[in-house]
Amino acid sequence: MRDQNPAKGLQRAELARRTGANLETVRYYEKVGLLPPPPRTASGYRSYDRAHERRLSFVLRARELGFSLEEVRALLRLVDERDQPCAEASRLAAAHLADVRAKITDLRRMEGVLKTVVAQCGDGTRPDCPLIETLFREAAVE
Amino acid sequence: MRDQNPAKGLQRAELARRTGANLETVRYYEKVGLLPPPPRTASGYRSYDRAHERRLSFVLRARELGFSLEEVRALLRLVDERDQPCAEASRLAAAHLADVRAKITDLRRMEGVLKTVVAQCGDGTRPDCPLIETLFREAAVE
DNA sequence: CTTGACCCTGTAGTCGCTACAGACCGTAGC
DNA sequence: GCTACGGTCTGTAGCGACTACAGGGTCAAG
Repeated sequence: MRDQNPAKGLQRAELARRTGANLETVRYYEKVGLLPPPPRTASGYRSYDRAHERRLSFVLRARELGFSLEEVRALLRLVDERDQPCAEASRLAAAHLADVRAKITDLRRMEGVLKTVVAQCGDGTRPDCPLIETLFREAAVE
Repeated sequence: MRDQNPAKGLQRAELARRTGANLETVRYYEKVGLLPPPPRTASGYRSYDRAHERRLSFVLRARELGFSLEEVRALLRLVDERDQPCAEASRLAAAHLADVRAKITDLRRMEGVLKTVVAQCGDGTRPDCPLIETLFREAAVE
């Protein structure tokens, strides 16, 4: 290991490992402005600190909750500006919750149809395949 | 209307309208080989028939069930080759059903967390925002 | 002083579309 | 015939959120 004196100067790979992010993802987040560009060593290597790690973890957790990068950006602005973030944050979360629920509804519809056709297909020895017939015959959906 | 003699020579826009597809999507499907290139008029305009319409509807319905274009391609091969498609089709559908269920599981996890934080945020007058604290403090997920 | 592991940058690819730009065609009105 | 307006044609670039190189620089150990 190169330089891992405590509390200063994480390299990108170390930051990625500690946060569970992919190396390239960290680079990407920096490129699109979600992470501030860290200071560099004399030879140009990035040197991250705890604040970067905290911020990256924030982004990753927001992503795990399905927030888009645009939404994450908005959340980070709320964090940085530190006014009364809760009302706006709550609004964002509620809107996103509605998105998530809409997606669940969509997927459940798909699940229902698929479950039915898989059951109808059985062991697959039928000459007329229920899946294929379904796709040809009717609107698969209402 | 240009030429809409019955059962022959749909133009692309008509095909799109009849199937509910977006015009550009039809073009895209042709480009990536999901739809066969139709015959052309003397001046180079596409002329679709009922078989194209049927095939496009098949693709669109499969997409509504969440199949990827690769999967749709595989389904179309089964249709075209007409051996014993049901076993393989059923396998594809079952695999896709598992994908769909995995996505539902993921989304439900997100929904649960979001529901909780939105409830905690209440009317948004709290000084410490539960959403932001959640994203900073703990792994938002198990 | 070489080897090998890491870091740097930039670019291209993924999926499933969507949206142009710029050229052609075809019909209706005058 | 002439023009205007819509439709069609092609190719290319953009989206979101990464992911995967290529081709170079740097650093420490042997």
